[in-house]
Amino acid sequence: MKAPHYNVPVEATLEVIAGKWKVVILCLLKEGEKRFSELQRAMPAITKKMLSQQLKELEKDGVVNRKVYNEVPPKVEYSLSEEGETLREILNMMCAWGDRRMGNTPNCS
Amino acid sequence: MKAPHYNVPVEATLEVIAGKWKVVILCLLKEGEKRFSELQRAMPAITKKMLSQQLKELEKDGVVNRKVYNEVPPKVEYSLSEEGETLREILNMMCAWGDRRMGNTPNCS
DNA sequence: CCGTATCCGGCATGATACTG
DNA sequence: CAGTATCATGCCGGATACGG
Repeated sequence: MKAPHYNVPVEATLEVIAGKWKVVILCLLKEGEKRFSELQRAMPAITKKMLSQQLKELEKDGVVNRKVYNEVPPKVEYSLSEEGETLREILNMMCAWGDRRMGNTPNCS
Repeated sequence: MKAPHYNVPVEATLEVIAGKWKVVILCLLKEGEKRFSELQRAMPAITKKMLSQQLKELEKDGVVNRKVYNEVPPKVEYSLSEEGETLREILNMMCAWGDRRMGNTPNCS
């Protein structure tokens, strides 16, 4: 754990969401709980390793909850934590901005 | 130019702002026009090469304006473009989120 | 189904020197 | 002051195999 001094406050935000796939993952989770395999299907280009890693970091940073069901076959559900919910508006706006830029009607709830 | 198909719309947004320093740069520019050296001073860890590169990409993506004054010594000012202004609210929120997470009073206008 | 472990290559980034 | 040019390097992330 480094003790970073941020020259610009937004760096504290980036520390949490700046991973290659993190914002995409969060945008999927804001739609509701999702299983590991659901996330994979929604992001065909991501590897299991990366997905696992990014989720672990998001969990460590307190924005994502991981719920394990003791079943066979295994079942794990990911969702926004309470802290993660405070990102929802930002995620919605980022999503809407991308939609608008692509010429679509914003459809990000 | 690849013709990317985005599985999640927010990827179009990330295409523009996902560089290592881009959000930090944009957050500085939302305070007003800034010269190259001002940006450097605000981000002691960035190299000239990176700063130049990230600014060039932001300009290419249409969110930053570059204004050159024909003076000696040279003077260049960067600012949010009209399109960049549409990011302002997102930037403000990201900034405020970081402030809050650090336990500061949000101070991102 | 939901991961981890290991290896490895390429590209992003850094360091440094140079220029109009 | 505001950048390029060039070279070196490290770590990010892909591929693959294995495990509970």
